[in-house]
Amino acid sequence: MTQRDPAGPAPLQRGLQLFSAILRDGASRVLREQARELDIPLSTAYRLVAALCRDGLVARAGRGFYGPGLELAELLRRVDRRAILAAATRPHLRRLARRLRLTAHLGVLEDEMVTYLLKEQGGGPPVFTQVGCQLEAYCSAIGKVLLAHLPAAERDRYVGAGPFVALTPRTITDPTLLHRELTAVAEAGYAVDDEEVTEQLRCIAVPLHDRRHRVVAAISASRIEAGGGRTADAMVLDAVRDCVERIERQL
Amino acid sequence: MTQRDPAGPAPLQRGLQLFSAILRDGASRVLREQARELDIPLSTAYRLVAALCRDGLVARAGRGFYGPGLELAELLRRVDRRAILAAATRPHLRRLARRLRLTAHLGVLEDEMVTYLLKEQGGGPPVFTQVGCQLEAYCSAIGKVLLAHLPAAERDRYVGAGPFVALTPRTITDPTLLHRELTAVAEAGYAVDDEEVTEQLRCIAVPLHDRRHRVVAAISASRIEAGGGRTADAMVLDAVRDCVERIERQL
DNA sequence: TTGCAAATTCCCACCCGCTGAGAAGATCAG
DNA sequence: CTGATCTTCTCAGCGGGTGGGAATTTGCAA
Repeated sequence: MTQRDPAGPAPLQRGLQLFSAILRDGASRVLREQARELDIPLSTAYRLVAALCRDGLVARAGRGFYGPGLELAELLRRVDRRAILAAATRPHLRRLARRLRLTAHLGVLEDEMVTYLLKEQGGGPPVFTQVGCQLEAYCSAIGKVLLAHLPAAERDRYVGAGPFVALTPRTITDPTLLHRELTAVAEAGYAVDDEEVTEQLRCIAVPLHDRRHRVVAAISASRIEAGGGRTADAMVLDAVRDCVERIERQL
Repeated sequence: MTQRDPAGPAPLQRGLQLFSAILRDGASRVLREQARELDIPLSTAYRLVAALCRDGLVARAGRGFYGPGLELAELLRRVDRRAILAAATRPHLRRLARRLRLTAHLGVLEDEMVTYLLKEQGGGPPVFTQVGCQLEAYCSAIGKVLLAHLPAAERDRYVGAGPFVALTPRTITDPTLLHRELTAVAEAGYAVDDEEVTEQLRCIAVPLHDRRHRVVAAISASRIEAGGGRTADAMVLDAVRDCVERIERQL
């Protein structure tokens, strides 16, 4: 359980640990305890905290208490979850799209709709989606993946709410079938949209997890083609999964 | 211009500098440039970034580009500006209130109203305010300080908008007089509310600046007493200013 | 006001581990 | 494929971080 070598410089390492602990506990614990928990000698902990304070990332909040600093709030105004996800994903998604010569998307669930955060065209016929646009969740591959990993209560509420409009003859509109589909998706770890949104559009989506293994987004690969591409599915799925794995490894 | 001694461990120091730079530039610049700017050898910069990535505070956003990490967003969901301000200020405000045996407040401007973030009673008759409550800005000491330091355009709009209701005979309700008052407050660096909100309530407020010298809040000391306390003003003002100075020194 | 307990700073010699130039390796764009 | 650039690795030397404990300061309560 000891820190392995690839941990970086010790002072930075421990300083960041302390930083995280302070943000996590939100000035509700005394420094001494946090230091003990992290195996940092008190004397050293104070030295580290002093450095953090100096940069305004941390601020004293009473005797022994430290909390997030004002400067940090300043820095974080321009940081939002979506931007982070998009930034970390873009290069990988681009590579995926190019390698497979198709279109790849990154999407999240917002207000029960799928919002597309990224779109990378790597070849093939153009797809109609646009970055920032929203699509119904129940019929798109990304949407189904995200719905499938929702907490059961939320997912059931969505399925029970409807109505589900048929965009093509293949769109799943029956709540019972949709529920079954989502269960299968959760089980399989990926979702397929086989011309359920638009004729000739076939997508495969895989969930993207954060460090705590929560599903925060999904990535899809879309091809426009007259049926029969079934054989290529396995390969595409592997490629997408590989891509997701790389992204997750970087957060 | 070299780092003085009280800067803390070098690796932490430089790591945090890099961290700040990465958050500030939002993945729009290559690491190499940021490193050069901070006088950090490239080789070392990569080592530091690796450590930051390991904790999820930073994430790779493409060849040479780094941006904020997901874990950071997670940590920062529970951080907001008001909480930070309040946390950093509370102990100082309490001490001020006790020392002066009166009531002290921390307030910010929100929607052209003053919102009280903290209230510390150190003695004397109770004051009617409550934490979280909002008060008109034009008549309270904190409000006048905050208005006085608004960008000219915003301040003029406020003054021109009105109407200003008289809460006591001493409330300033004439736009021209209010404008003059605010100018004087900006000049003097403090504001006085002499029974303009409630009879017998006399407050002195001083602005609180962040590191970039922007006014982000104000602190006031309130006394309830029949006039004549004029002589004590200087002492109270000094104490409040001293308190503000201590707070600002910690951010 | 005084006193106490806890927080915070200070000290310093030892020695660990960080440094950083450069080379080697990985990756990407065209 | 190839060049350009990012990224990782290596390594020996020495600068500076470490941390136990003492000294000092601080805040609170009686």
